[in-house]
Amino acid sequence: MVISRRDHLVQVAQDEFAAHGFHGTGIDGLLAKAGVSKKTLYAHFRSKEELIVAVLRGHDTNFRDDFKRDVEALADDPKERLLAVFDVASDWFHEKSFYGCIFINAVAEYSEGTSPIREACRDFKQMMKTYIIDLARDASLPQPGVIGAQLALLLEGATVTAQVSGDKNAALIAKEAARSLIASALTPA
Amino acid sequence: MVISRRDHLVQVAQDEFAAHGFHGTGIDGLLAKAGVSKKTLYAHFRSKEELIVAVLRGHDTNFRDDFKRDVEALADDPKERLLAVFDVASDWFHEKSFYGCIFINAVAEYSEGTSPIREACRDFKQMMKTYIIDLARDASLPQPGVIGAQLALLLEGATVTAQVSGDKNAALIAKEAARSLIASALTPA
DNA sequence: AGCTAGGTATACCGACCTGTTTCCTTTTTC
DNA sequence: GAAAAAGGAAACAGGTCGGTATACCTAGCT
Repeated sequence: MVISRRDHLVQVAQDEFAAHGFHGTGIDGLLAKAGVSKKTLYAHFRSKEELIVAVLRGHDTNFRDDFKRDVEALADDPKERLLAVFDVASDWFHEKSFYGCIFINAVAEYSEGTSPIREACRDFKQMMKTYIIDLARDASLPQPGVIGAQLALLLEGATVTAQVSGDKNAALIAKEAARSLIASALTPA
Repeated sequence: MVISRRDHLVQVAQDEFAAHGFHGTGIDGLLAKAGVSKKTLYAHFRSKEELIVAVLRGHDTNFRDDFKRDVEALADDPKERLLAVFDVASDWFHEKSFYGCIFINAVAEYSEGTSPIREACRDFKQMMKTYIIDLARDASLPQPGVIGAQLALLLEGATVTAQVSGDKNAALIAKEAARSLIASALTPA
């Protein structure tokens, strides 16, 4: 199947935005890399911001689908799946073109709280947090909302640490912390 | 005491960079806000990048000093200081002009691994991690390097969550997770 | 008074920015 | 095979970018 010019453009834009930032990526250079003309871009998107939002929305669904698939492929038991989250993250950190979480990066450049860009970022983080809480519930952990939120924080922290400090091992540190937290949750205080 | 034009410029630059990003902040607008001429800027810094590095290096020392002072003011007991870290972070998140960690934001825009900007960011994260590990050692926790790294991940995660999701409560979620992790570390497995 | 260091203000430079338009070619569709 | 839709290439517009250079203006020192 041949992907549409639009999808191709969004894909290339995602790579460029991830590698050089949003302000740092110019339309001209982006189009040259994609082999697509300006006319085509502005036929599909009204502005650069609209392209950015399309990139983020597309990445949201792609990342979610891949992430869940990988987690489910790694473990069947719900509690193990909760830990597998960090193994999948570890693989992600080790990808040769890992530039951190594109949503975090987007918020860094677009701090205005009301923009569609910020909304897309909030939605993604909400989705991931909900996913982890759902896993915690499947694992029959008490207070899945609490432990899920804690594990989500660990995942966020590992992601930025892998990016900023270049510490690819952060995922496994987080995994051991997650193991402790899960064990604590199962132990009556 | 009257602060120098240079320090004033760096201070204003820090605010502008935090609020609008690095690429998003133009030299002209920045100078207008600071009430300083271009000649003065380029008498002190050779380029915008050099100004950015000065901002980051300055923020590194200021943030560290303030953070440690606040932590030490909140608690005397080493173990409580480890938890107080998250209370200080909570106050930080609630500041009216909270734009997340400027070092994370900088890395989002400057991904090239060799730039002085990236170095400044890595140095800051290393310093904070070391500080937390030192607190864990002071608290006589076994394997302070391990638990310290875990708590550092929680702090990072809370910071980005407060920024991206606007969840100012993230610090307290992290604090409870930290409490569990510390308790686990003190309980023989 | 007069010199100097440091400052402001402003014009200017070339490059790049997002976005529009024009002209021409390719591809699809009937 | 002709009409129509879509796309490529490139010029263009108006602004802004980082950075330089020039002219004028003080404050402080001697």
